[in-house]
Amino acid sequence: QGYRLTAPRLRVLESIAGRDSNFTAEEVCADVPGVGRATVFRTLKLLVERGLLCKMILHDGSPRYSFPLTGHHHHLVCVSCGAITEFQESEIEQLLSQLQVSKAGTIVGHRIEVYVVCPTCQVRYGGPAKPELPISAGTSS
Amino acid sequence: QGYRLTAPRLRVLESIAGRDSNFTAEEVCADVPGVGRATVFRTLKLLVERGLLCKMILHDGSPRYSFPLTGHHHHLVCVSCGAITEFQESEIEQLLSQLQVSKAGTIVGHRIEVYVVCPTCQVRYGGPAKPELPISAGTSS
DNA sequence: TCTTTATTGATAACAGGTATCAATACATCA
DNA sequence: TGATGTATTGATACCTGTTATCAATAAAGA
Repeated sequence: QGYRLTAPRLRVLESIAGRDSNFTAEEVCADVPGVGRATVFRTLKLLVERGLLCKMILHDGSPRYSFPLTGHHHHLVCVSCGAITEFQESEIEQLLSQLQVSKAGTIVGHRIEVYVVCPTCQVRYGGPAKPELPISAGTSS
Repeated sequence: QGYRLTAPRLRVLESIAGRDSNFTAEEVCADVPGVGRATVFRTLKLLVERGLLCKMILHDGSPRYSFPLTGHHHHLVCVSCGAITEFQESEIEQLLSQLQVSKAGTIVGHRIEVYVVCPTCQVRYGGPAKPELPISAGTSS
């Protein structure tokens, strides 16, 4: 398909294959000495473009990679431990598509991330989470 | 409230007051010569934290600022001209809150951005937009 | 006015990522 | 198998957006 299966790409694939969800590009770089930084980023980008890898954005704006377990989905990201789980909510997609009918224009994509304190972390810190500062301080998502 | 109303902050406020939605921090920096870069970023951050300014993320990951016109809302961003409009969809919030009841944990925030080709741009390019490449190529948002 | 403390700006650093470009190596074709 | 074209590599430099540092400054209350 115009793509070549090269040694550096295999190294990157090996590195990320055994990972939990939620890893950074830097972590991959550190794990494949001898493979150039640019090549790591190029490979990750390629995988994301082909749908073989997810790139999501944490609440603070920093990027993380994870493997998609299901088809089209969104992410629940624990702001405490970083654990990522997926969810699907077809109704959300339907609601969004209704926007299209009105004045929005043609929807070409969307980004939905939900930030949570996961059950494990709730237990760890005792009782339901009460963030010191409302993490969603602003008026927009 | 522990905050001081300083000349540099006023300069930044003046600069962004007359802006359309969708401006960058760099644009503000360029518009307030004499005010340090760090101060511009600090001021923008302060405004975002206080809910007086929105920071959103474009489809390519780059950040943009805009003024919130309404209360809690989400953004429709035109991938062609960059125009930003707001929308509110209380049903989406409700759906998300239902996740909380199940296994997700406690929701502490979320991020929703919808990328569109706005009506104006559709007209400009003739007919409904048909992105060359599916912009949402991956399996996640 | 004095004093405290937030704030500034210059600088350097950082994270995450991309452009450049000569050198290399894959995969196909003969 | 071997030549060839082109995708890919890695080193480097650069970029955007942003934060840490820290001495110097300036609000704002006493």
